[in-house]
Amino acid sequence: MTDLAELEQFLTGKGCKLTRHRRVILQALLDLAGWSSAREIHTYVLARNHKVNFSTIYRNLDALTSIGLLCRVERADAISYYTLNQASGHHHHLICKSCHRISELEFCPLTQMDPQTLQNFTEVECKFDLYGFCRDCQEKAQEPNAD
Amino acid sequence: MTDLAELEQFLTGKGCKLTRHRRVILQALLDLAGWSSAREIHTYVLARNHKVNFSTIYRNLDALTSIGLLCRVERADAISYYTLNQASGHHHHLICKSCHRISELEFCPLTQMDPQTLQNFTEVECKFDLYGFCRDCQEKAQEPNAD
DNA sequence: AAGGCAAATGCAAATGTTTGCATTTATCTC
DNA sequence: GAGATAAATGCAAACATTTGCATTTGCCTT
Ligand SMILES: [Mn+2]
Ligand SMILES: [Mn+2]
Ligand SMILES: [Zn+2]
Ligand SMILES: [Zn+2]
Repeated sequence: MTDLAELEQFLTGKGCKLTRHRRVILQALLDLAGWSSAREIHTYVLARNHKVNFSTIYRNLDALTSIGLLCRVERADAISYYTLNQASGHHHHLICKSCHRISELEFCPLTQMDPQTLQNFTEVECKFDLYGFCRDCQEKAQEPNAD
Repeated sequence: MTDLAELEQFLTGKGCKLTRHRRVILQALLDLAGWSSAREIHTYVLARNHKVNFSTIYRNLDALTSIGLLCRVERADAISYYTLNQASGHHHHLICKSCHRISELEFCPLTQMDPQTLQNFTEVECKFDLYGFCRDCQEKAQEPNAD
């Protein structure tokens, strides 16, 4: 989904109301491209002369993530970032602790687990992310003038 | 490690200073047994007539976790719980979304992954936890007077 | 025992995010 | 189009946790 009309249709198809705020938040995600924080989206929306409360941004990013329209990742600095969900299904992420670059991980540990280890838990959700230093940040660290 | 002297020795062995606050926090963890939140530990410590600042509790729980003395888990309601680390090595958890019961998971996804999927990231840390409904909470949900 | 130094602490303010509640809005039915 | 209804919103306060900075403390060396 790369155009606004398509996103809006998906939204209403999930029983969500199509508000002015939602439209401009979706447009922000399309225009900004890649990953954005709630603050970045809020700033962008305000710059477009749409007065929207910060909590509305958070509530909508949460709602859009719940219906699968967005993908949410928490960086090592504890700030959440969002992007339009390109992937088809459930997946996870590999996040750089230095530059915060985010890569997709096809792998999901839940599918590899022996059902017996789940101790009869139901509706099991998998929170899984890997944090490390990406190739670029390793090279930078080895240069003499690195910080 | 189930006694105070042993914990203190481990602490100093890691190059940490042995302060009055640290001693009483370790004693709280021993006495409370099982999992406790920062607030619960703070309350316990105050009840023992030790005036300790809340941020000191957090800083110490963090420090004790870093050196491997404590195990930290974030519940579904976003409150962190801590316990004296019984396990020998790195492991993960299975947490009930209703009663917040915490079980140990032997499984670590990082060991099951093809090194190629890590895209040359180094010092990779694995954040992995499963959230579901435990057996007791499923049964309660089926009773007529469940909430 | 005294002095020096890094680590630990108290305090207040800040962090990003969530929530309760009164009001507004989008959508459905007539 | 008017009215009903649930969802969405603005606002302020709250949440758990972290942080900056001045002060204190524990520990090492003399
Ligand atoms: Mn993704
Ligand atoms: Mn554990
Ligand atoms: Zn990087
Ligand atoms: Zn349970």
